[in-house]
Amino acid sequence: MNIYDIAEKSGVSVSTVSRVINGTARVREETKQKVLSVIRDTGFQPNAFAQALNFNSMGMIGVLCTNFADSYYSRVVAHLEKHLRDNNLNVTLVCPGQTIAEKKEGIRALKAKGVDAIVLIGATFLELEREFIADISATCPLFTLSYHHLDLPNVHSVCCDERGAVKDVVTKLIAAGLPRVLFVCEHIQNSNNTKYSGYRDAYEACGLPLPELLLPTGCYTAEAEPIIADFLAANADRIDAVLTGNDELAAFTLKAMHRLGISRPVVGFNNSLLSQQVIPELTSVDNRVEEMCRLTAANLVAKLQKQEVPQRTVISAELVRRESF
Amino acid sequence: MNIYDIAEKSGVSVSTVSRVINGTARVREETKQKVLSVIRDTGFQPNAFAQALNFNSMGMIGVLCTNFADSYYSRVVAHLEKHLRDNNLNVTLVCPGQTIAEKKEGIRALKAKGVDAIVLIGATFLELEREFIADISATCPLFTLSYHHLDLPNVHSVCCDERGAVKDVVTKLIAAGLPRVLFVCEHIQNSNNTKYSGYRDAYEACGLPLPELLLPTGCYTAEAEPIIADFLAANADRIDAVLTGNDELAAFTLKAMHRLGISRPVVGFNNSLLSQQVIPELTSVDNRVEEMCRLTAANLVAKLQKQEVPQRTVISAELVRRESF
DNA sequence: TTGAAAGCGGTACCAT
DNA sequence: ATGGTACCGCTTTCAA
Repeated sequence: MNIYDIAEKSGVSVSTVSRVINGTARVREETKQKVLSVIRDTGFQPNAFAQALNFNSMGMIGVLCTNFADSYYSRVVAHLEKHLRDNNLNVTLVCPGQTIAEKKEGIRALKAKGVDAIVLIGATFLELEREFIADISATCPLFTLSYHHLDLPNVHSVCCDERGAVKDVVTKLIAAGLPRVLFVCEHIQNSNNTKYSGYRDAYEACGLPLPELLLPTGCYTAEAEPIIADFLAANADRIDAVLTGNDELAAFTLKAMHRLGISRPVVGFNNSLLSQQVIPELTSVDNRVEEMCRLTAANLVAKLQKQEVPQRTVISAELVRRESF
Repeated sequence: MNIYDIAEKSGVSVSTVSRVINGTARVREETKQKVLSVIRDTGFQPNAFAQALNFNSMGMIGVLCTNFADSYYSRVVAHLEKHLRDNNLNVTLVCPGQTIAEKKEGIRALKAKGVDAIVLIGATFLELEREFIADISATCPLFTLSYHHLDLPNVHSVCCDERGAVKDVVTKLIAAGLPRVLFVCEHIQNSNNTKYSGYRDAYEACGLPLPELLLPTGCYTAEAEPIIADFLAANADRIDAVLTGNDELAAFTLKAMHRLGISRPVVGFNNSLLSQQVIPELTSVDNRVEEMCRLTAANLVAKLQKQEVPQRTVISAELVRRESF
């Protein structure tokens, strides 16, 4: 069943059928109704590939998400998908491995599929060569959604000011008489590096020396618990409070403290559902995922419509206070 | 830049270029190398839409996932995407709302985009009219990944025997001297209905009357905590143990019990990361997501290669014991 | 308002 | 082994 069949059954030419389908030109009402009724009767749907070949677009957006198992990122994808679909855009999801080669391969694959734009979730792009990104963005607009900006033509970023947020919360901890804050993260890279900068900012702003309280677990979050427990056991007496790079690490921290019979204020990151599922409920930094997704989608849609789009959009994070601090 | 440009630069015809690209026929080595070098130099990539129009395929699989916030489902998507990509298939993800209309719209949209097959994650399909499913599957193979089977041509299911798993675990609880098991779920529908059947099976097999201990919270998991807490407060003295439809509900149950100063064995469902993040660690029924995804992808790939594929594939669940029981 | 026909960028059959 | 060309299904320009 193709447009020729419809044309024949309707007693008109394919041009007219195409016009009816796309509403690209005036068609006599009577003719139009006839064609529409044939389309309804036959259940005809235009071939998406032929349309794509003509329009040079499938209305498909590539989304790259390296860490999908992490509920934080799946939330991002879910919100993004919703906002894009509201604009008639579909999402092709690629979750490559963590290596640079895999990520590059994933981005190339997306481009090869002819996506209209690519969204990079998280700070993936920071590890890729500038040249590679520039090469991709030369022909395919790139949108990043993270805490960091990349200054290249045709790449647009929505950032959450995590550095500022960490500075604020650490300052609050210090002001609350808890000057020795332990920062727990997986690796001191990317996002965590930025958070740690905010941590240092706070001590500098308060005129205090930086405490030597940094714990990069060096492993996946899921495996971090014993490492955190050991560290806390050995250093409990010189830790006033704990800040973690994500809520999962904060949950493990709470658990480890519970086992050790100690108690310290803990602040997590991402304000995920988990923060309400643990005891005590977790105070957490909310980087406002939904708002970032909304802005990214809006930028993307505007870009596809050839509008001017800011290269950089920054929003601030928000501390959600619960029981743990 | 298209195949004609490459042909011209290489001094051959487009047919030859196409042969080199697709390896569909013998080409003299020398010619081949010349063409390949031109392709490399120019960075040429065949137009995905034109290829799709010819092959009537983009190598795209539609994945429908209604409940994404739930980390259980995002795990499914992640595993599925990996296994499909390993077979050169990409994933178009649609996360529609929970209403039937939205789900149908999502499935239609996927089909309209020309996906090679559609995977329905969860029991979504049970609410849709058989006729609708049959209409879709008439021209697009459907794969379901859940606890339930659907007997229609061109639809294939991978199921985890959750009913049997629940029967087993409830039987174990009864045998452990805990005959009054409360079952907590969102609604007594779909998956939960099946689980509850397993629950009844257990009592029947043990020759015990069914206790009136069913708590459908009637709300989203995230909002369930107070409801669980109230129920436990009012009924603690007639509850020996708790079984929940997912780990999140189990976490809230543990939390509520902690607040109430009571303690009962609790068994969750899905064996998610959360089960290791709470205190006490959660005993949970593992429905072996990764295995289900592997099987689904394998079936799907076989189907696209026109091989015979079983309509129904069943695997058993596994109880992962931790501290909570 | 409508139709004919030339693309869009490939693939593959049929010659040579 | 290679080239010419019809064709995939649709859109759009040009003419009528």
